Amino acid sequence: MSQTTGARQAQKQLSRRALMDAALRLLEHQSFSGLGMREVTREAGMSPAGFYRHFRDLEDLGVALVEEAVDSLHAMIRAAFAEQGEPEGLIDHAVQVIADHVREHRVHVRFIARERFGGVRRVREAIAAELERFTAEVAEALAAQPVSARWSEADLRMVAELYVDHMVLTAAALQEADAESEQRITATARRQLRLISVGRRHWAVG
Amino acid sequence: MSQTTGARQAQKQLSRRALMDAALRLLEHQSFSGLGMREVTREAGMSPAGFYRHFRDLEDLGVALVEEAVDSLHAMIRAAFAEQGEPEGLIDHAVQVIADHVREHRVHVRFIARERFGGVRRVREAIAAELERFTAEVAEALAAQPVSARWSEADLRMVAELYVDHMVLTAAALQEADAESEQRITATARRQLRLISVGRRHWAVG
DNA sequence: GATTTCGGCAAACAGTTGTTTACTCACTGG
DNA sequence: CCAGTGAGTAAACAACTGTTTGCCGAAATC
Repeated sequence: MSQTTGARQAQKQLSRRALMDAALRLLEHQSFSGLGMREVTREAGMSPAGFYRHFRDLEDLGVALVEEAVDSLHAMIRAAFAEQGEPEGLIDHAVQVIADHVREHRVHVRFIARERFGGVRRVREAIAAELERFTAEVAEALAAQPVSARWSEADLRMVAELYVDHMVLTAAALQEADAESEQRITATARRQLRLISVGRRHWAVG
Repeated sequence: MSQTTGARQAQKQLSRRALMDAALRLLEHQSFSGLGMREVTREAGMSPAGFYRHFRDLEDLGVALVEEAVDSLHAMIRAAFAEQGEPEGLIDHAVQVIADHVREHRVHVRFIARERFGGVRRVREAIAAELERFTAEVAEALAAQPVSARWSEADLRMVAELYVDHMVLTAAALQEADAESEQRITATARRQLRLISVGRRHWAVG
């Protein structure tokens, strides 16, 4: 870390946070490609020129948001896989972890869901790259499970992609749902995961 | 249809098309919430004020685009389910239909993928409503298949949602892929559908 | 304690935004 | 053939956009 000294750097990063939080707040009601940088600085209580002390562009800020959002996602997936046990319990646990995560990081989840196929190239590619790392991690975890002991690498990846897509989609659905829809969504997600699980058990490996 | 007379109405709808096409062209590189209406009229070669002869606001145009895009999707799914035969062939056929559809309606597919979780409420809700109709249609088609003869309504819907989500996601991936990635994506999609198919065959109904 | 560094601000810049106004003028219905 | 309808226009509007400039003052360095 290239810290010059304490108080200066600390205040700077506080302002940086203020900008990112302001952007996240604004992104609840619009997409990233519709965001203005005067809008962001205004929301953050900062003058327009101040923005350039922290980011070259708005896109720069977007990429920073992606990294932050996916960091918390990574922490989540590790938690979901940590708890080992019978497969059935693992599914319930994973869905619960997702629901908790969405409740705690709603704005981040919304951002990822919204911009995954959004209109800003650099942001979209940043998300794709992070989800790729993510998928690789899941594939590795799957390889360790007895169910998929003798599976080919390609098939492991295929299932990993299915899981990651399903997780992101479930998170996206939860993020814009009220309390009562949440029940319905998680219940469906559990059954879908169970269906996939059944498919895995009877997959003709080779 | 409330046609007053020929040439007048015909020219009007031509201009309307020009506006919608201009919007679709612009939406390749940005999201809907970042679209400007002067931008659209400029691209369409029309004066800004002329826009109001066709739409109350940009959101109106967005909803019109959703309906148009989903209409072509509906035609596609019917084609995919029309060809009956052994299940394996049905999967290959369905994926092929999707790939063809994306190649022919790239801009529409991009629009739906991008705005499904996008920043404009009315558009997002319009897409959700159409995909809901869509899911219901798939659930009905599934009920007719021997594999899911004695399944509950809830389980049929659960699988239908899985299929629709998977289809939209596959289409979204194809839409931004080059020719060589297309092979990889369709191959993965086929295997994933096959896995789900295996799951359905061994599902403990009840 | 003097000097440099640098985060943040106010002001100004040329362009752009959505919307309204009054206007043309080809097509329409009688 | 003639009055009326209505799609499209040009011009003007205040408000807003991203970016640059010079400056201030507090923190950091010596």
